[in-house]
Amino acid sequence: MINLSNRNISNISMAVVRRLPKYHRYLQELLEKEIYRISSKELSKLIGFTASQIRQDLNCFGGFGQQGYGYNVEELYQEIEKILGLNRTYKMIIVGAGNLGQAVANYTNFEKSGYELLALFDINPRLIGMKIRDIPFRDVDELGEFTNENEIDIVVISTPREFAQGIVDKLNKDNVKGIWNFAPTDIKVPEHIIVENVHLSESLYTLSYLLNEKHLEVDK
Amino acid sequence: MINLSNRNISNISMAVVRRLPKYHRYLQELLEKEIYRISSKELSKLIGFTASQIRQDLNCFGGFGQQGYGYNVEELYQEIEKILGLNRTYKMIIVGAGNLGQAVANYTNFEKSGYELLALFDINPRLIGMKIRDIPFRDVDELGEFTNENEIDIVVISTPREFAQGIVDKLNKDNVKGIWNFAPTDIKVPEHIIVENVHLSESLYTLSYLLNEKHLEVDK
DNA sequence: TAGATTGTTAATCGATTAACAATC
DNA sequence: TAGATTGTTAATCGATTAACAATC
Repeated sequence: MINLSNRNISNISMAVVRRLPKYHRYLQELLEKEIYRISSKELSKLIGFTASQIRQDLNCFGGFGQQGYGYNVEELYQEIEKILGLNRTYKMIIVGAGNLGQAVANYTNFEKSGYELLALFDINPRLIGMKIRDIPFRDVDELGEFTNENEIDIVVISTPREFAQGIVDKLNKDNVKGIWNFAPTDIKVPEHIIVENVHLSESLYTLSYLLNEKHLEVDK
Repeated sequence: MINLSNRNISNISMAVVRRLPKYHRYLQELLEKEIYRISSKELSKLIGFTASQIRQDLNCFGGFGQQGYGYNVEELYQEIEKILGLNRTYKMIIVGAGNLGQAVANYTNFEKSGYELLALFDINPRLIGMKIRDIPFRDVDELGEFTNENEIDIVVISTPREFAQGIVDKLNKDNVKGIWNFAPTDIKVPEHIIVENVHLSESLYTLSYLLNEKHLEVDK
């Protein structure tokens, strides 16, 4: 099975793409501090990538800097917004309205950034009919119908592992562009759907590995 | 600033380390299906890495296979458990008991895997004194004292961005081994503390990039 | 034994870093 | 102009893949 979250249609490597949000964040912080000009060398000190890498990364998308001057923070920030696609809105639904699903629903920064939550789906009958900030909880049985009638940019899957593939199978695939998968499993989707995984347990296990690394060394 | 989550004391590359949890998960699934033997070629078809890569990865830690036979699933699973450090327990606290903190607290699989949650800390006075599954909510002001008196393997930071560094600064650094950071910011820690970041917004922005990639291509 | 599959070395591929001419 | 810093090419480094001898 291909890891779809690492599929990349253009010639930009995923290594570069995954650094873009970090540029975005640091540039935003610079703007908040009213710093309007920065060189790759200064940015390097802040962000921890080499100056050379920063210039290489940015030049994948265009020559945003100026020799002898550096980069205009505001301009570069706007460019990266465009590259990341943060200058548009995304219609989103959340399937699985437990703590994790609700955490995503309540993360208001996402809403501010243009991610419009249309509905939360769950199997729990006590939730169905209720609302979070005017967003209705719906029965997961309505998921097929809902995706027949609405184009969805991002389906968040925050159900337990064993339901994840079943949820995918219920979706009208023609009306779904991407899946943000929090279930600790790999899901199978048609080629045109983009999957981005957040595997929390993999992250925790990696941390555990690193906590024991010294010890592993001694054992050798 | 150095990205500490990619620091690696031994000679094993982080690329390999981050694949280990996936091996762990697929081997667990094989055991559940009562499959007790597998070749790198078969595993490759399941997991999506090349057979060559699988053999290379595993050989970083030892020769767990047998020529002409393949790998004993149970044995390999146990080895990877040991390598990841999942054969011990970890004392954990959660700082920031919003939806995300509670999602981590309620993810019972972590408890089953040996992650012992000692307490949740928050500033919300309505929470303090309450309990989740016998685990007390405490006032974040007690965090310094608590880490003076208890050795903590993993501090989960699930506060809003602006509080994250302040939380780190309150910790007794000698008694904390690692930080699992969900706050959308990079934190500064002493060298001996391992940080693993889960930056949800970076993941969402990467997904957004990929959703627009075709369009970016057309624009060129 | 013959077939299968590992462990491991060598080759390739891709990503990062270094260097420097171009130019503001 | 002189100094600074980019954009970009070339060199290096590291990770992945291929190949195959070893061996179960």
